[in-house]
Amino acid sequence: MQRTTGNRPARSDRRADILDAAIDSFGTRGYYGTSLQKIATAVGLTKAGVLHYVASKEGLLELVLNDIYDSQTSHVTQSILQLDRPLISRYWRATVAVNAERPQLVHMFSTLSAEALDPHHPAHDYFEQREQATVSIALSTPWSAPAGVDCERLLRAGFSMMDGIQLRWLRTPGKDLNAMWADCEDVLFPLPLWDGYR
Amino acid sequence: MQRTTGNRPARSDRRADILDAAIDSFGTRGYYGTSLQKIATAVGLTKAGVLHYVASKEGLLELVLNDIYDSQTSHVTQSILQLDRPLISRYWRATVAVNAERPQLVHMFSTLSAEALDPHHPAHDYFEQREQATVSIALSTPWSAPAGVDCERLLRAGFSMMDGIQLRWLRTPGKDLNAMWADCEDVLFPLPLWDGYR
DNA sequence: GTCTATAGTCCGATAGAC
DNA sequence: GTCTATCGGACTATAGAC
Repeated sequence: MQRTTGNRPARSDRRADILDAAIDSFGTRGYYGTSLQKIATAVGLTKAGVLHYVASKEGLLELVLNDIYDSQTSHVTQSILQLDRPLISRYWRATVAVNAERPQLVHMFSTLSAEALDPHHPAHDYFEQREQATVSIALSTPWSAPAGVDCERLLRAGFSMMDGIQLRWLRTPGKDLNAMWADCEDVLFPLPLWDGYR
Repeated sequence: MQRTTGNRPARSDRRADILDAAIDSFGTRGYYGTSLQKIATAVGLTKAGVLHYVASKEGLLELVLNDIYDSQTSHVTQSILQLDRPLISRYWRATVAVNAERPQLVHMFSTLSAEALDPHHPAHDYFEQREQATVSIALSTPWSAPAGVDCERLLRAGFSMMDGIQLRWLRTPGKDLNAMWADCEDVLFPLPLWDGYR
């Protein structure tokens, strides 16, 4: 019911097409390497046509980042965090499982988060805040873990490992991210100690 | 003795200046976002002047990557690998210690390795081969480790973690990479088990 | 070894017709 | 909502003077 109103014939959703093309281009060429012309060509418009939807190149970037954050990141992980007995391993496994189904999105985030290390990058603040939010949520969760485990160290180490393993996954198209992460779990949660906690 | 021959007065080494400027620009803007014009301005030349040294933009990229690989990566790690009783933790600690002194280089490698996920990127093959070489060398080393440890899993997981921790280090200028890695070591080599092996 | 000049292409963005 | 046309500028690279 939220499709085009009135009696207009079914046609592609331009806005969604533009966002998809932008995700692709930001991932493969980065923000600076992306041109509105290429995106326009990809969706069958002219530059002016694209600018009608996104106002500017920075506007396109913000649109992509905000849309993604709102629709994807939150609700899957939140459901894990609110369990009676939240497990770090389950939390990460769920995150990885979601990412395994969205390689293009992971690709874009990997490329942009490296490019945005520079403080002048238009997405620099976004990635800084995102990292901070992710860590503070994880640190304030009452994890169920074996006695003596330093959860903060483990969380920071594990998030780092996830970034690296996703890069390797994207570099070798054939591999299964979930399987790669399963191997990582054996390192992060060694089994005599973590028996019953994963 | 390998400075400028003859009686020419001491002056800046143009080639080295160009490489330094290129490392900076490839790191902050990526390959596609880098222009020869900016590099030329940074070193006090014109575009044509820079092209005299590097032939082309791709030539500049190859120059930077090859120079780095030859001069930095090899000899520090090799000395560790050839010890009587090679320890994974010592190998990684040495690598991290070198990187901690070269943030701009780490920055460039982080940015380019994400950008080069795309098979069409001019550095794609370089990073693929580099990864393969690093892993195969590590896997063929007779590591000294506690019984029952799966070294291959540990190595792949640890290399991934190093990538991620270096990204976080670059994002927060104040932090000490060696200290951050020390925390990671506690996760990778948990202490009852790895006592005497790190 | 470094310059000027220029070719040829592409960029982001705007104005305005339909 | 999408177009054409256009602006001002940046880009890589080459040719040739000095």
